[in-house]
Amino acid sequence: MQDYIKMSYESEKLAATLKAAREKKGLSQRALSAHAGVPQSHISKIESGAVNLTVSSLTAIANALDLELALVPRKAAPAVRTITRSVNDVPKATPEARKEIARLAKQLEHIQSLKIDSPVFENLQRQFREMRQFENLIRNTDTLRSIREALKAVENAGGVAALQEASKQMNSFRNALAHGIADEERTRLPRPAYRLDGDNDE
Amino acid sequence: MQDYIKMSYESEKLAATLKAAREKKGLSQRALSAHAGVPQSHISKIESGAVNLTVSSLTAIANALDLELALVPRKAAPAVRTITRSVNDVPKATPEARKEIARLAKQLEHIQSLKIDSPVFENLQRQFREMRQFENLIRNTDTLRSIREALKAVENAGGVAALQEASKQMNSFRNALAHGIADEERTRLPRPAYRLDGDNDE
DNA sequence: TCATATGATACATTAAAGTAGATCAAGCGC
DNA sequence: GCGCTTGATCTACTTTAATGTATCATATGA
Repeated sequence: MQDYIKMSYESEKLAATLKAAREKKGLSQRALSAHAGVPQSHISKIESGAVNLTVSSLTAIANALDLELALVPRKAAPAVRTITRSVNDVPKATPEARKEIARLAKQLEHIQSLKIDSPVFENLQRQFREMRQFENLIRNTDTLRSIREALKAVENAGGVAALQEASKQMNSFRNALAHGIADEERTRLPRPAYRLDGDNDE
Repeated sequence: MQDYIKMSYESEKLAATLKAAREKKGLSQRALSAHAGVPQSHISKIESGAVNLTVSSLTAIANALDLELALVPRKAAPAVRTITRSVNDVPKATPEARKEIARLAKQLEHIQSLKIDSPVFENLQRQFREMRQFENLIRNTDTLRSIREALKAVENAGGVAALQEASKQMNSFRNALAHGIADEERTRLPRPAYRLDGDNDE
């Protein structure tokens, strides 16, 4: 039942990179399959490191993920990693957070379709947008879930009262994140983090 | 009789990159084969773009050539190309210079096989290595030829005296090259680029 | 509860990558 | 001329990547 997963460190990293890139783009294996022209079943095998893929498969998938295959001199590899990181490390929210945010967005969309047109709702939407700037800092989705719960009442009985409750929670959540970022990042980033000029490392 | 060379632009570039890297390191396909654990016949096919190689082959060969396989985000690709170029574009020595250097290397190898074990010889080898750092600056191979001539005497009569003569020439040749580079690069490099002093007598 | 989308697996088939080994012509050193 | 190395090419064989199609369990949504 086990596959004979034989993977070098390299190919293991490769598989992880591809999977991460796909998830970052929010594509399912089937969606990627359609875009890259490679069967979903094969993508699954590739991501699990079960196959030693060919360059043609690799480039097909990589291109569909806006990645480029490169052979970089070892001496340049650290610099390349730094650059890649600097492009990639727009830190990403956790899957749970993203999922919960997606739900919330959907919920808000739904409410908008109800044409409530309250300034309270507009305020809530703005708070939501602002909160999303810090979505990568979310460690706990309880508050988001709570907000969504509160919003459910909008349709039933609550009305504007429910909106106000949600807005209040959203506001404090956003502020908590915003302060969090200031505190957490201040210690880590005394200076601009990346310097791409003058890369003399050795 | 023609192979059906089907190559995408990507794989074509890949093949060219591998071949260029191999030649740059002065390896024959067989030598690379030994290093990478891939048959010479297969390397030939790969370099001609006749196969759609697997990641395992690619990494085996790439690693033997001090290259690293990387998936870089499209957005970062131009920067990566620039860095790679800056590392790669150490200008190339002339064919004559490379040929003469190859001869010299062979000669030194031969002498080593004679188990002379003289500190003079060790010194000569180091000077040779250092000289090679500037091989791209060689415009004239007379001195190299002269050194090789001097070394021929080691086997016959000369012995250590011949080694010393060769070492002396090698030293001054290396320094000439190093100073040459200093002059040329001084405008580009704010600080002293190379310091080779502190060798033997001068 | 029912429907849907997900990723993982299964299976049979085909195409081709990879290996091992030998040979070949061209080029160069001796 | 002779020997050696080069890269290219061939043969025969084994392994496996890749495809196409289908199924499955599991979440999540309606």
